[in-house]
Amino acid sequence: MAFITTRTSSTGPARKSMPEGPSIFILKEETIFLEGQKVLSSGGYSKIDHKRLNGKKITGIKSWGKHYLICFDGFYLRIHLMMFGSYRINERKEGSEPALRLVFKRPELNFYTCSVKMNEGRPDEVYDWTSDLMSPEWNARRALKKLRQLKAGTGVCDVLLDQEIFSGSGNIIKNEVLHRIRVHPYSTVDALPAAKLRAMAKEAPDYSRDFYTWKKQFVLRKHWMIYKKPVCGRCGHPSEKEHLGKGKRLTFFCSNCQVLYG
DNA sequence: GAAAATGTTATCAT
DNA sequence: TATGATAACATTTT
Repeated sequence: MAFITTRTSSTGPARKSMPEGPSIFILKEETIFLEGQKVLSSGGYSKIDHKRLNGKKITGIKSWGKHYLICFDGFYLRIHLMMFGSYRINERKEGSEPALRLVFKRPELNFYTCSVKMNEGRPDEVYDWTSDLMSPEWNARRALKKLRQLKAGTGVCDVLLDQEIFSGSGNIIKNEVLHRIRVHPYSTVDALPAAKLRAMAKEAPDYSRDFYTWKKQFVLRKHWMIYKKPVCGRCGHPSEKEHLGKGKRLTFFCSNCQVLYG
């Protein structure tokens, strides 16, 4: 067990937490080496059938939006980090019981404060990979089609958090994409010109890619143009913030740069 | 130390 | 029935 270390979050290297799609994609990359490995033991407080995992070989490590998927023959685990979830690879978080601990011959994988579900079948039967912003199968045309099918009056804030359309987008991505395409968060989707819809379908995956790159370099927040910024990163105009949309999520915007439609 | 927050789902009220 | 408000879950940062 000498390879297992414990670290406090303050002294640890990267904070392995906080979940929007790109962060989950990074988690997938960090653990893809587990494919083909056998689970020696499974534990943690999550109420899944841990015994079922013993001796089972991982057939795939996947992600869809904010879902992290550990696949086995005939079933898979779906882990969602929610708002406060975190994970450690080859480490244990001090003073925390994991929701899930998978022990392998070499590494150990720990998940904390998250939702763990065991589902039957294969992810391919359930997930539409073309809506995953980080997937090579992402399909902007399909997103545009879904955007056009929304009922009138749907807000742009809600749409950019809709996991069926922009799987993996979270509040940061929402804020930054609206700022990039210069759309005011009060706008409704049906009122957007076609060019703005196309811009949304382009920038959502583009910003997600940037998020991914910057997050890996630990410079994500340095690049925020509007999210949590007192002034607009483009024009310097003082920014505003309001709790908007169905979830009343904090939304930052520049009323100078971002145009209201609808 | 209170408040807020990179999220979702269940339940109750209207 | 459908929509919406609210609760619930639990951790770290500001």
